[in-house]
Amino acid sequence: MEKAPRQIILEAPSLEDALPIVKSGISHKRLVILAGRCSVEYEGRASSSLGPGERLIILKSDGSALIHRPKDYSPVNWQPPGSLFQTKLRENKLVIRIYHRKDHEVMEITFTGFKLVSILDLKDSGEFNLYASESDMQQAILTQPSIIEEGFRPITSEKPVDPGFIDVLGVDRNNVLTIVEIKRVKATKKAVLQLKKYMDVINLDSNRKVRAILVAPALAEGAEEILVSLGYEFKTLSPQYCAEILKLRGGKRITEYFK
Amino acid sequence: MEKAPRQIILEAPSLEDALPIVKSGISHKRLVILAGRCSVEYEGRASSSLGPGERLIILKSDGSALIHRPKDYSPVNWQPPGSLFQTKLRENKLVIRIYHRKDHEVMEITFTGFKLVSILDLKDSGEFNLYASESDMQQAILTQPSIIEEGFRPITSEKPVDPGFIDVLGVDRNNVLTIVEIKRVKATKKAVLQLKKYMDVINLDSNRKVRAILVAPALAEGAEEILVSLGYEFKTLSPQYCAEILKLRGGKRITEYFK
DNA sequence: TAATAAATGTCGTTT
DNA sequence: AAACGACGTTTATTA
Repeated sequence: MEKAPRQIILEAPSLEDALPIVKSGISHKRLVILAGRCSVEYEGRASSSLGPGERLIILKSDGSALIHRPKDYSPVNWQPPGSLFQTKLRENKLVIRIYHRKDHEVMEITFTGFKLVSILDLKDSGEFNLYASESDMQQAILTQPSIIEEGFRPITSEKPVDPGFIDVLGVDRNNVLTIVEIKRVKATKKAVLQLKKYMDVINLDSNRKVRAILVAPALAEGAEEILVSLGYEFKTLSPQYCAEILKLRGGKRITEYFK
Repeated sequence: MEKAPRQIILEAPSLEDALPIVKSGISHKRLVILAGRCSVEYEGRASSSLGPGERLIILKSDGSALIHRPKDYSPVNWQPPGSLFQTKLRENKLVIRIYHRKDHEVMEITFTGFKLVSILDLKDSGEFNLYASESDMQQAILTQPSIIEEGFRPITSEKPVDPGFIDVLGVDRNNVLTIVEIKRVKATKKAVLQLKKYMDVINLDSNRKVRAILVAPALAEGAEEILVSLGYEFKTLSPQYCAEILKLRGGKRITEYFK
């Protein structure tokens, strides 16, 4: 059995010294972290050219690659998982060619010097959970429909209709059919138009009155205009509050079981 | 004058050894690169919880933060530029608190061990240029309108109308008003409906015939149906080809100047 | 600051 | 594989 390789950390190695280390790191599917002076060319869905400068490069074992400048949240260049990495010396420069066959994309990083070369093995099986998503809001409405309004009763959720899926379909206290569209952020024109698409379909199918309620933490200026002109309604509801409801419900479930 | 600090690279330092290094790196606005076992809590627009595991953490001098797992393109947790970093030991763990006041967001990374701690200064003034964007497509159509069709003449671009902006407005060889909507990726239903919005507005204003042309590298299945039913047209055009046209035009400009 | 649309968007789900 | 919508979307532009 092959012994577990130790991690490698090199400060400012020469290109010649870095080459076998990077090659080995890539071929053994380890995490490659590079910092150094480089330029980058990209050709694929779009094209880009990045002049010389010092950046941080991350090559992951799943074939994803990130090139980060010293500022900004998003990488200046990148490739999604599934890329192949090739490394070689060319004209006294170390070139990493990143090739995504499926997407027909190529990226080439040309290094003229390194500040850091590191090969690590990160073991990560930690669980990740996200709360207060749109689906959390939908769940909260289904488990406690009164947060929309007193007497609201959901019939179905994610009902498929021609243009997409109606988030929640129900009836109000007067048995009037009600379409609910949920947004986890401030609702824009787009959300209103999405709701309109569903209403158009529902109105074709039935002649009875239908209510449309847009549910979101806030409503944009231009969105309100259209909403009002269409006769739709708005209900303020934050994803955080919905997450709270689900948390409480989760705790209550056992007592309810014994009712 | 303060002397330029040298970069720091530590392999598997203790939490106690790492603390002053990380603190100093943050306060001196240098790039902080950490690899180690940690867990992450996030609270803001949403909330999330990430159990223990080994990750790569990047703290940039503009106050952006990235937490990368060993796989995937996108960070599992992050904060945009403008965040504040606080570091301290708590119950034998090193805690980095990342606080974004403007967005009311907090993220907390709790380290139980490090594999790598590095503080770097990256100098990067390289120029970045992106080609084959939607605006490149628009430029290409304006400089060489025949790529839409023979005889097409643009009148205006980015014309503001009620719902937004018409990408290109022009007339065809028969002087018929023509609306052009550009997409740099395969056009979906959404693009057709966007074009319809513009058409609805234009049709209100005038009674004369108007043509609607959707320009994109490809047309989605469902999109074609609607397009045909609305009597709109489709023209295949790739952003890469548009970038080529602009490159040629750019090279030609001098000769044209002497014509 | 708010609104609006593009993005090498990415990511997941469903057909 | 294609289509479709959510995303802690992010980012840029404009009113």
